[in-house]
Amino acid sequence: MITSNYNTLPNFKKCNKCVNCNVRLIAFCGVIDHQDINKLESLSKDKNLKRQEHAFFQGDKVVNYYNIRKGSVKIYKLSKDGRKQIIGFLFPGDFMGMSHEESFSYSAEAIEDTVLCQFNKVGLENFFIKFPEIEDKILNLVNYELSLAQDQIFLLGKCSARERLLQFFLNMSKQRKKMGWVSNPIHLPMSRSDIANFLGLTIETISRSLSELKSDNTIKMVGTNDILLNIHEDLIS
Amino acid sequence: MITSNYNTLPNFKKCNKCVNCNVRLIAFCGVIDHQDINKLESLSKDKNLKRQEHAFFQGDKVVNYYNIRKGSVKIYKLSKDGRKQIIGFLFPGDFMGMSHEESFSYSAEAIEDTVLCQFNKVGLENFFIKFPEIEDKILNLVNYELSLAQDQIFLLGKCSARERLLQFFLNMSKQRKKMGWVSNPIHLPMSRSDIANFLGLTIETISRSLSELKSDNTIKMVGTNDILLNIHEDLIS
DNA sequence: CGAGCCATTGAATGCCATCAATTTTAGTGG
DNA sequence: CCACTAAAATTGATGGCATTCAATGGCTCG
Repeated sequence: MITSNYNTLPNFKKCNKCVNCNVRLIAFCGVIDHQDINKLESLSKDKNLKRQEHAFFQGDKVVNYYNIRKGSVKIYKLSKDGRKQIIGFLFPGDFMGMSHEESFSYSAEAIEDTVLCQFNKVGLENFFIKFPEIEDKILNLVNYELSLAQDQIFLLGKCSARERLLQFFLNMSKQRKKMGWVSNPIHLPMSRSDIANFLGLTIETISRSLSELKSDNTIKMVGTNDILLNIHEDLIS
Repeated sequence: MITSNYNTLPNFKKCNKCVNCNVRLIAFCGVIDHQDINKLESLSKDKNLKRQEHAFFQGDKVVNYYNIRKGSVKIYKLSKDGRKQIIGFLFPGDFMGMSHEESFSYSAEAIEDTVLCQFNKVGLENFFIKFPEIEDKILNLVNYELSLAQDQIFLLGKCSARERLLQFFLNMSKQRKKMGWVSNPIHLPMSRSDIANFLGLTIETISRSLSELKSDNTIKMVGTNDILLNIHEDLIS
């Protein structure tokens, strides 16, 4: 198999990994231009996660920040009595690991094989002094995460099962478009169980709502995890 | 009535308003020390809101940021079909008005008489250059808001009506303690209707859950809006 | 004191959860 | 490539919690 993927080249890391990184277009590191990106790159370390492996756990002390370069991650909270709630899915370009306090208030688990850029927290924060535009960008990204969380609050507080599922598909489509991927049809990297948990429903209800959306032709399925949205483009974007 | 409240003194604004501000202890402006605070103060303008008046509306262009100095604000989202969801309550010391895009994704309405410090967005952002610690603090505050939103997602996704209400009281108590106020009993500045909406429930369910909490002595009520929590201190803080 | 609003309580309905059974998919080894 | 197995998804039947609809009670303010 012939590949130009830098992951297969052991010494590529010293050879402008970031310069050729397509995720940089949307990630925080995109605010650094080509002549300075190598300085940031020297702070970064690759971290590979297989499916179900964690980047960190709720309660861990925050020592690193992460950029997702490839794959998908779910973040979730556990209560003392063992209840679990997925509070978000993260994709390439997303920044992960900030907290308002010393330790994480949620866990981060890969839902498929995933590659992260790992930055030492203090190291990156010291970098803010020379390149304040990084902090500006991260502030903007955190505000975006907040906005997504607020949308989710609306969804959980005011939407029916069917609406939640459809909105979830529309959000996924929007996310794909943001990454420059095909936004319809979309591939879902997460299980029914994860979707159900995220939407505050059960897998049975997801299955039923899915059948409903299929039967009235709102969506069409190819395989188990690929969904074609039969909806006006304005709603998709 | 004799009062030393600076709001009653017309020329106090030019006389170290911020220096004596008790909210500063928890607000972003607390990172600026006494000899520099007057520079920030010159950027600030008071804005008074009566109950039900708005600081801004969903869709408005973002031109100002706000610090809440006194009172309480609810922030809420409206969907196209008219459904409303309160996504948070804000209190003295809270920073308000940032957005990841040009315009607001939610509205902000005073639920009691409220005083805001209004900062021009661009003016304050230019201030970041001289005082980067302000941006650090604001980033921390936004991360805190995100964390609260994630807690709310858990609450809406996994908690029963009774649990939601009790958790709401505990959160209010925690908020009071953060402000240095009495954390038990607590006074609720918002209506049953607002509580119900925020918790993804109806007023009838709030009323029923409230009666339940009263009858098993988990809480005790003084008047309609003051609540005494009969719960171990560890859970309150 | 009466009007109007808000909160409370009761009864019936409905949506989603739960429990259970079946079907489909995915992963493994022959 | 197919058979086999385990896991995941779907479908059906039933039940429970919160909603909805309706009526009463209580507080505030003119």
